[in-house]
Amino acid sequence: MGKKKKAEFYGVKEIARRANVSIATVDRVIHNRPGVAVKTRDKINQIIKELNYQPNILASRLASRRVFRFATLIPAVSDETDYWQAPLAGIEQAESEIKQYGVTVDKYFFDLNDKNSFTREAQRVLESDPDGILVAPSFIDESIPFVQKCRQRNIPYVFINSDIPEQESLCYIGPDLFHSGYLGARLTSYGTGEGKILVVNISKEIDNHHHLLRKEEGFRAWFADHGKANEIHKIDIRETGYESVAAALSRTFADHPDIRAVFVTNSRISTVAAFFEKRREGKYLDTPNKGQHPVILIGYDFLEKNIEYLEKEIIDFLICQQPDEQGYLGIRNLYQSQVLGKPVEKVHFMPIDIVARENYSVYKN
Amino acid sequence: MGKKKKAEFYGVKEIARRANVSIATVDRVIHNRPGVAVKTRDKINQIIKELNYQPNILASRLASRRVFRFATLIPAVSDETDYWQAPLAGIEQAESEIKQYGVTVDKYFFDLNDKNSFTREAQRVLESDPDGILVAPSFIDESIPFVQKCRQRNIPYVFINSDIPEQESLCYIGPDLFHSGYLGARLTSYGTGEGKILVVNISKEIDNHHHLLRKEEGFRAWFADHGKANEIHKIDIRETGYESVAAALSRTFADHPDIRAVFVTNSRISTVAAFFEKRREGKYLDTPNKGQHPVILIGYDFLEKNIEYLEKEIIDFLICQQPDEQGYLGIRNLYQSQVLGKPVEKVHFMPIDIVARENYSVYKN
DNA sequence: CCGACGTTCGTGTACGTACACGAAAATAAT
DNA sequence: ATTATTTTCGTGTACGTACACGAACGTCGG
Repeated sequence: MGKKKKAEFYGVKEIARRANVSIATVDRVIHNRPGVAVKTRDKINQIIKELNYQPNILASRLASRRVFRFATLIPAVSDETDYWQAPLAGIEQAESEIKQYGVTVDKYFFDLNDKNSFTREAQRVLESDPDGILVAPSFIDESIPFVQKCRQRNIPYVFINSDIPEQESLCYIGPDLFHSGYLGARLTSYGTGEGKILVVNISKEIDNHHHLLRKEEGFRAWFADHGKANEIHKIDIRETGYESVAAALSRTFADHPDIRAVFVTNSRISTVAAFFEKRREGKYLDTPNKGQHPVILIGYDFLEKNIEYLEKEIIDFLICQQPDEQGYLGIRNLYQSQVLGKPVEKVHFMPIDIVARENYSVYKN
Repeated sequence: MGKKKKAEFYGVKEIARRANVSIATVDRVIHNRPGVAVKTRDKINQIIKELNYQPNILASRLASRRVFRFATLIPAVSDETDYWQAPLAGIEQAESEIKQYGVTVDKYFFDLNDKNSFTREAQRVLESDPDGILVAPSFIDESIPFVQKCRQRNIPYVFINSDIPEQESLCYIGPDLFHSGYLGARLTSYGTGEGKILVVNISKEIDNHHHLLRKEEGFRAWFADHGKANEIHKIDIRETGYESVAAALSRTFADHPDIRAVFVTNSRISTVAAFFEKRREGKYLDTPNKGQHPVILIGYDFLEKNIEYLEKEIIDFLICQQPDEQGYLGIRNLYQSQVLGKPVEKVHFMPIDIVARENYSVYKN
């Protein structure tokens, strides 16, 4: 096969030749700049279409001195919010990949326990006048005025992790909470059969409680859709410390010793797991079903603390939605859209992964 | 924050200035080309290190007329081997991303039912003298002489899907078969409890039977590791048509009507599912446990045929290892290594995903 | 001492696109 | 008709790197 298969690429030069104009004119057409007669413009556009012209990004980015600056506004990582480590890693991964194409990413962080910090940092983001923003709109009320200002200034923004549908972002990248709860229910039912089930919401006042509720909805919907009549109890714990969680669980199990599975609607499952670990060791003697068949424990997020209990066979499954990929895709989409001028998907739901102790080691978070 | 944060990048020009030489000399040093005095070379290398010089890939690829040609050698897609559609899609995805950087990918296919076709196509690949090869070494005996020739000619190659560890490839990207079987066992046990289990291998003579065995090993290992004494039966079906599969299953269920779960070691699970569907509709009246509690069905691969049965609630779980990502990463790694000159991971095991009817719609294959 | 040859290095052009600048043509104003 | 103004377009240079070509210098044999 001596086929050279010389993949012929046509550039502005060829377009200019065919249109009997200079490459500068072609360039003007390509970039929608003024100063070209309508007739000429049409002719050139025609030729561009005919040749299926694909600009050489290498040359384009090289010649353009323009530097794109993106900004990210996400929760700071803390003990309470390990979760955000992953999106940050994804953002940094994307940054390292496109840095060489003249893109910088400035990162701003807010405190999930402090709405004011969001507003403050959002202000700083605006002042830096970036070419695009990646934001986790955890505080809806505070996010709306922020993105309105962005729209005024024509700064595109993408949402990750939480969506605010009416706020026409460039795109949304995040989990499908309802279906993740739905899947959680399936896993729970699959292992429990007819047994009693406990749903646990652990969140502070300030937390995005809506997230948890949406998962719970999905969870309950599954049982309804499948005509299962499992007894589903639920407790809301508004104090995230171990003691308070243990106390609540202890009380609940005293009332319902026959609970067979626990579904925790967020990553705080490790606290619940700690309770069960102690229990396994003989603590909480007042909880009657100590020593019985172990309780199935299912929750959320690939965090070190959670993996630990996965290994110890206390947590059974973790549901994850690739938080790092969320950050990665967010930046990539900004790049796609702003630098390359290509369209992006409006809504991108992340896959809903099931992590067990048998596969967590190859899970790419 | 008026910080301009002007990320200062130094280029060959600056290096040349500092070394009191021309950029051509710097270029020679960077590319390890001869014709530079040792003293000059050392000096320039020193400066390169000091400045932490990062070549501008845009300019580099633009200026270099060099075109990289990669070749892929994977099984052709057929009804029997839908699986390979996904890696091919991944390859094409990667190709479209790096095409603009002067990389072409020529695809060669062999017939999984014909070892000779592998040898023939491998020969064609060699004749095309590519700059790198992505190969699925399905036929080990035929692959070894092939990659030996590659090494002779200094053509790097990466393995996907199957590894041949001693053949020092650039890297391996593929599934961890053992652990996928291990996970399958967990899922099976989780839903079955103590029940009887059936392992089904469906493969033609020529198939890579080793793959299936490895999964089965993992499957059995899990039960051993966890001290479970489930009765595990096994059937080998060497004729892949529906009739033959149905006959074998029918016979097995006649002997063991109390089998509670079936684990199929590859994507032919749809054939097994078809059997259960018919059975549900009242066929195979000779199989005693018709109408009883449905049998749990777990197998492999995100194929349309399989998804269909997932939806119909006949298949319970599919284990997938992102075959498209395997193709994608394979090409990306060739690019990383050959074009960018960056090192790549030697072994990359794909995540082991669990696909159920509750999450398949957001699964990215 | 001269030419042949090897070593070491610099000059110059090219890659495909972006854009500043100014020229030419068309139109309007005088 | 002439000048002023606007519209339309071309020329030329730059981006950072790759590489062909040849210049300058030294070495060596005769």
